[in-house]
Amino acid sequence: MRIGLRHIRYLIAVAEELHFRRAAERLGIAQPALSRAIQHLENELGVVLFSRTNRSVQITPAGETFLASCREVINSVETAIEKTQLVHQGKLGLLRIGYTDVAIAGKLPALLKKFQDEQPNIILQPHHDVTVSQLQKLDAGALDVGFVTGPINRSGYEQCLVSSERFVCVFYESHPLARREAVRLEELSKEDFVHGSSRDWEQFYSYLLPLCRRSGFAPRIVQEAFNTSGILGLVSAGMGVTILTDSVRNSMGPGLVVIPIEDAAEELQTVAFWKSGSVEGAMGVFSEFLLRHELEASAGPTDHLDNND
Amino acid sequence: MRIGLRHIRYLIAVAEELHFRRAAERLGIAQPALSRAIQHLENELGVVLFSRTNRSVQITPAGETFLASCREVINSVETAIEKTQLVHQGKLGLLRIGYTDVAIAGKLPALLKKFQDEQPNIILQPHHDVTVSQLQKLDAGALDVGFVTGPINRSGYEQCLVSSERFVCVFYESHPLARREAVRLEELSKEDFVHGSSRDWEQFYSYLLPLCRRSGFAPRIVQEAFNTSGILGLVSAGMGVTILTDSVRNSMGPGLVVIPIEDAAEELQTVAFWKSGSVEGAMGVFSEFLLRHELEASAGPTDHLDNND
DNA sequence: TAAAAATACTCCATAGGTATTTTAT
DNA sequence: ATAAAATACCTATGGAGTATTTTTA
Repeated sequence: MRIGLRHIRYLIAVAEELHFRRAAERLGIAQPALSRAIQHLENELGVVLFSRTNRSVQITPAGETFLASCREVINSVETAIEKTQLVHQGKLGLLRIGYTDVAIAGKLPALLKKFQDEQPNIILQPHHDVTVSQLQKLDAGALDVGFVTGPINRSGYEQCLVSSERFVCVFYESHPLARREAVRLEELSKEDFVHGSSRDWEQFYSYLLPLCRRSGFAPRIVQEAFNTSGILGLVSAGMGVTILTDSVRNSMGPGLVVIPIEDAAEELQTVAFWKSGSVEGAMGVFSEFLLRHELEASAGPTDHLDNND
Repeated sequence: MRIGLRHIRYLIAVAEELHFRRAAERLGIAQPALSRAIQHLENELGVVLFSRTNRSVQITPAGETFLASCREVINSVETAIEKTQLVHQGKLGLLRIGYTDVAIAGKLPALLKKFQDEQPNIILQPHHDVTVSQLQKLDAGALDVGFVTGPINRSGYEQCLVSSERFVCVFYESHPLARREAVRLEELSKEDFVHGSSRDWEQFYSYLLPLCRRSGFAPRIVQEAFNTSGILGLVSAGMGVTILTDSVRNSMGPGLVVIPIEDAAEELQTVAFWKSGSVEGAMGVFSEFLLRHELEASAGPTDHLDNND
């Protein structure tokens, strides 16, 4: 026979009552059962925990030592259970969140802040990463959810629309088209283009290039950069123009002009993307939150989330 | 059904093996028993701890949380058992030790140091106190052992001789008898005496006064002090003489002279005194130590313990 | 004598074993 | 087809109950 939590609970009761009958009552068992349990515990330990005559029960120094530890153990077990249940309910935990340049420039920060306010005990751990790499990490279980350029066509996953933004053209100030109200795609066919690096921006261009092709040209790429701010830097230096999405207005530097594109009705969507079947835990709570805040139609405005606070 | 240490041990095994059959093997039980135990645990918690298909077992975040706590719990229980056993064996613990002025002036410090060296994990807590008060505290369980003036005649207790010292007379330097090799008791019959306060020194005088009475006088007390250094102070101030024991030589101040008493063969004994039946715990180890170092005959020399270090 | 713990015995709940089924790769 | 977990069913250990004895204040 081995020591169990039962013994520990019984010991605490006897130590607190110093009276086997009363302690047994408190525990909801009969006195002989308690006497035997304590005897078993003492045999197992090889230690006398109580010095008992028929008139009085006293705890020994060894019993006192054990008692103190027993209280700690019972406490640990109880808090362990509570913590575990909170994690299960998704009120406590960690979310590893991937995001792209486009996503973070849009409404994602406000969305995460809102969620953090609702669930202060969930730690949000953001990881800047491009779409394809995020998808790999989701597969590997290294990420809980990705905010990626979508929609993605892949089974075993769920997604929901977070934002949908029009494509816009970014010029340097002295560019001939920089004063226009709007441009059409075909007007850009002879321009020099600054692009994101082909490996990392694969997903973005898989949505953009078909539009250009439809207007009869493929962008002539003269420079590549790794991220949005790099692209904008090269544009402001007059190396060329670029096409990004509307939320680029939030990261504008000096010497840059954003002009809408008349004939590009298609929008670039950012979706939240996560393994299906996560109804429990932090990801369950987060997915429920995401679906609750899913962008209404595909033609919603590109400004920030409605803040009620 | 309630959660027990069994569940916790099983959970750790499964979490470490991530394989029910292997975990069951390690635990020395059959696989179905383990499967059911984990299911019971999950039902009891209301939490899924492992996501298992027939080909793979994975721990959930909630399971991970519980696992960490479970490891702590098992650790606490194990160290609790070890500590408790050490206390039981008397290798760890606390000893509340009473001592008198006479005891501490003699060989008690060396004795305690020797014991402390043997048992570094026992905390020695010394309490300066007079004999009668120590006896009360021993009764009340507020003290584990007393070093008192004895022997004591009381049932339910054990005692062992720690030191036996001759009575000596202490004079101030200018006293007529201060140059003598030795004195006889009757020579002191007309002297002024400085005594310890009657309440606190009760035990001491119960051994000394019969000697004086035998020599045909009762000391004429002119001053009382609370402790040895107080008595010596008054003697050195010329207020009177006093009778103490040989170890007073260790606490002599200037202007004082110690002269042996020829005709007082009886010695004052200091005994260790403790409740009988303490074979376990720190007091068991200490009583064994005390008996091992018990003063040989009643006429042993009054100098310090033989130090082998 | 009374009050409390220990002992004797009986019973049953449940932990655990064996055989089998289900399921996913 | 195979390997692994789950299920079904049975067994037996040991935890708990009732009645009784022992002990000491």
